[in-house]
Amino acid sequence: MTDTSYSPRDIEARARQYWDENDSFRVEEDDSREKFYCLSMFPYPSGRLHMGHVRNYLIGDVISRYQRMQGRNVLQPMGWDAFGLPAENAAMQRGTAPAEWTWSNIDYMRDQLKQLGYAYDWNRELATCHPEYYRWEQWFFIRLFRKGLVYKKEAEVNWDPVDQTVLANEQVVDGRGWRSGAMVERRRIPQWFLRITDYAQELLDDLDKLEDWPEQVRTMQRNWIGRSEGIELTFDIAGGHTAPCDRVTVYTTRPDTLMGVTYVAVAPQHPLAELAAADNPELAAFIEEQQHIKTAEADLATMEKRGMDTGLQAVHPISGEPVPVYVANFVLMTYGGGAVMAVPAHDQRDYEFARKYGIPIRQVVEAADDNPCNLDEAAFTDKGLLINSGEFDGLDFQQAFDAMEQRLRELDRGHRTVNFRLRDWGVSRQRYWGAPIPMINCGDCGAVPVPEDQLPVVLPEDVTFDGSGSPLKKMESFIRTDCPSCGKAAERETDTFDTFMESSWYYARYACPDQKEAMLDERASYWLPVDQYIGGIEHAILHLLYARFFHKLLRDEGLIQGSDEPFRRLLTQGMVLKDGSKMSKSKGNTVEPLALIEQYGADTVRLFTMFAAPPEQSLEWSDSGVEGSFRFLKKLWRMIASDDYRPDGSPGDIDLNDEQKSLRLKTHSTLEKISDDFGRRQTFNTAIAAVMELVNTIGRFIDQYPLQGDDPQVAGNNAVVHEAYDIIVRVLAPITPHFSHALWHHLGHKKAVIDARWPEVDRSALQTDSVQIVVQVNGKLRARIDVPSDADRATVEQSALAHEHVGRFTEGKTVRKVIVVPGKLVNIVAN
RNA sequence: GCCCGGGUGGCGAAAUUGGUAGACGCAAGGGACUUAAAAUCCCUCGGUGGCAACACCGUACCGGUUCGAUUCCGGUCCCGGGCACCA
Repeated sequence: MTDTSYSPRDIEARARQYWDENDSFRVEEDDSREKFYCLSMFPYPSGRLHMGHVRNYLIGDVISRYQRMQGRNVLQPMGWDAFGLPAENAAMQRGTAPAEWTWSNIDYMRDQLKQLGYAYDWNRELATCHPEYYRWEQWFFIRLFRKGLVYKKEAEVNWDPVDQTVLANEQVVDGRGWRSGAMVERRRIPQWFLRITDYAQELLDDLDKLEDWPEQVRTMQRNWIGRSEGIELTFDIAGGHTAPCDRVTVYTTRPDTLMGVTYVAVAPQHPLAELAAADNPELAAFIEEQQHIKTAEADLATMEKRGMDTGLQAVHPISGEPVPVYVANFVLMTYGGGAVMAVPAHDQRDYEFARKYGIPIRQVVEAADDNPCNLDEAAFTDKGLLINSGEFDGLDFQQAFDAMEQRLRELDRGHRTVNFRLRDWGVSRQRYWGAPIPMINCGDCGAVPVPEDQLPVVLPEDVTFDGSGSPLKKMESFIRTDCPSCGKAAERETDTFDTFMESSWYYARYACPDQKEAMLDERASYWLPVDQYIGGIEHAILHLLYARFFHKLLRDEGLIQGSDEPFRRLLTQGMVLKDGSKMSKSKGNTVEPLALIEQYGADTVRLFTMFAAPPEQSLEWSDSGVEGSFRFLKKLWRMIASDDYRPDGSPGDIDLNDEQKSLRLKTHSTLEKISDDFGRRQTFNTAIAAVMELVNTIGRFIDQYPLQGDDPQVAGNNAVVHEAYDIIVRVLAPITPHFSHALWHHLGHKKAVIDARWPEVDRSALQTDSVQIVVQVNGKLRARIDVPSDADRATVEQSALAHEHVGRFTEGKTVRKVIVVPGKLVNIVAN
C-alpha cells in the first residue's frame, strides 16, 4: 500500500537510486533506433546554480525525457564552459588560483544539478579548462593556420594605462577602467584572426535551412552578417601624395547618388587622417580625443557625431570636381575600408553632418511617386529618378547603378562588389585563464605553430595575480622555448583563446569525450547534428554564429560527416525574473534552488518552473506560485495513491454510459492537446494547465460516481478513471519524473516509467454527436447553439437565425449576409 | 544610435491558421470542517450600470484593413535582449 501523504524526499531519493543503479541515462550509438541529441548550453561555473540555469536545464530535460518516451535513443550530456574572466577576478579578490576556484565551483554545481533529477549521461562530462579538451582546439587551430584560415593583424583593444592591462568592454565604465578609474585608451596590438568572412555567404544561405529555429534568431543573424551589393570606387587625393595617401577607396550601396557627393569622410584611424594631422595640431588633438572612446560599437553610435576638415581634397571620379575630406568619429575603421562617400541630400546621417559643418547639399534623386521631398528638413532617402546628374538624368535606381558601374569601370575607378558587415573573428585575448594559443614567435621565422607532438601547450596553473595583466606574460619558464623551425631561442605566444572558441565545438566532443587519439571520431557523425539545442536568447548571434562556423570548419576538415549545421532545432528560453527584474546577487532577489528543493522537493520546483510561463518568455518567480504547484502534486498524489483498484481490461472493451464516455472524451482530447504541446509547440505551461483541468474533471467524476460497492457502473467508472490516471502519470513523467516513477509502480506497472512509452490517443473516444456553435450578430457574441456534428451549413444557419437572442438584435434590420464557420461560429451581418 | 523581441484582470498567464478575450494557477474576499490553528473542501473574483435577465466598455496608445482584429498593416510610447573582449 502506497503512502497517501506526499513525501517528496523519500520518493525522490528512491527514484534517483533506481536510475543510478540501472545506469538509466547512459547511452551508446544504436543504429536500430532513431537517435535524438538534446543539448542545453553548458554553464559557466560561476559558483552556484541560479534559477536561469535551472530553467534552461529543465526545458532540455523535459524534452529529452519526452523524446525517450517516443522510443528514441536520447543523448543528453552536461559539462562546463570553464575558462573566463570571472575566475581571474575571483583570483584577485580572494587570492585563489583560477583553476582551483573553477574546479571547486564545478564540484558544487554538479552536486546541485544532481539534486534536480536531470537525466544526464554523466559519463560524458567535460570541462573546457582541461588540457585533454583544449589540446584539440590547439591542434585544430594549427590545422586552420596551415590551411590559410588563420592570420595575424593589428586590432584595437581597450587599454588601461594605470593597471597596464587590456580591458574587456564590460570592464570599461563611462570611459574609465573599472578598477583604476583611469581614462581608457585605444591601443593597436597584433592579434590572431579566423577567416569567418570566407564562410559569410554559406552562413547566410544556410539560415534558410534552419526551419526549426526561431525566425527572430535567423533574422538577427542575417542582419549581423549584413550582405549588401554595391560598388567600390576610388577618389584620387589632390596634391601628389604618396601611397596609401594618393587615393581613398569607399564602398556604397547607393551608386545612383554618386553625382550628389559633396564630401568624403574617413575614420580617425585612417591613413589620410594621420597624414593631415601631421601638420595640423587641432586635427591631431581631435583624433587623439577619439582614442578615449571604448571599442564597443554602441558607444561609437550613441556619441555626438563630430568631424573636422582635413584640408585635403578628393577628386570626384566622374565629374572631376574636388570635394573636401573630413575626419568623422562615426566612420568605422573596421567596415568598408574606413572611409565613406557622403551624399547629404540622400542619407540622413550625411545630411545632419553637412548641416552642422556647412557642407553643400546637392539633390540628385527625385521622387518617382508623390512622396514628399523637402531637403530643408531631412534627407530624401527613397529610391527615385536621377536629376542634376548630367548624362545619368532620368535613370531609375537599377539603371543608374548599372550605368555608374560601367562608367567607373571605363575610368578604372570602380567595380561592383558584395560586402559583408561581418568581420573576421579576433580570437586573441591578453588574459591568463584561457587556452594558450599554440604559436611560437621566432625572430627569424616569424610565427611558427607548435608541433603536433608537443601538444597540448598546457596552461601553468600555479600562479598569483597582482592585478596588472596576465601572469603568463611574466612567466619566463612558459615563454622561453626553441623555434620548432630553426631551433633558435624563441618566445611562446602568451595570449589565450577567446572562450567562444571552446563553446564552438563542445557539442561535438560530447559524442566522444574519451577519445585520446583524435579531436572527434565516427561517433560524432552518428550523434550530430544536435536535434534540439536550448539556451538563452542573449546567445542568438555570437555563440550560435561561431558554433555554426566551427561546424563547417570541422566538416571541411573531414571530422564530421553528414551535416552542414550543428543545431537542427533551437529553443531560446527567457530570463527568470523576480519582482519584475532579472535575478541577481546585487539586487538581492535571488532564489536558492537547493533551499526550494529542501522545502518542496525537486518535482515541485520542476513543475512550477515549467508551468509559470512558456519557455521562450521571461518567467516571473513567485513563492506562492511554487506553493500552488506543491498543492497540485499533493492533491494528485492523494487521489492516485489512495486508489488500489486494478482494472483488467481497457475501457474500449466495455459498454460505457454517457458520463463515462464524456470522461474518456476529456481524457483523450486532453492527451491529444498535450502531445501537440510537448512535441510541436513546446509550450509546457499549457500542457500542465490541461493536465490540471483533466484532474479537476476526474475529481468531479469520482465525487459523483462510485468506484466501489454493488453499483453496476463501478467497473466502468473504474476503467475510465484508471485509464486517465495511467495517462496523467505518463505525460507528467518528463516534468515530475520522481513523482511519476513512484505512482507508475503504484498503478501496478512492473517496468519503470522511465522506460514507458508515451500514451496514444484513442480516436474513437473523440467522437461526439453534437457540437456547440457560437452565434454572433455583427461580430458580437449573442448566443450559443448545439447542433448535430454532421449538420450542414443551411441547418446551422437556420437554427442560428431562429434563436430568440439573435432575433432581438436583428429585429427591424435586414440580414445582409450570414457567415458560417463549420463547427465553430455563425456571424449574422444585419443593418 | 542600429538590429531583434515584448506590452492582455490585483499577479503569472491562455486564446495554436483572423472567429467565444481572460482557460489553468496565484493572491484576495466569503463560507464549511476544527476547541483552535494548519491542512482540506465549496462559492465569488476585468470595469461600469442593473435586484436580475442582461447591456455597454475593455488586450500599452493613435489610426487603418475586415462580416469579425489580442492576432494583419502604418505610426507613437514604454520595457527587455544584442552590438563583435561578460558568458
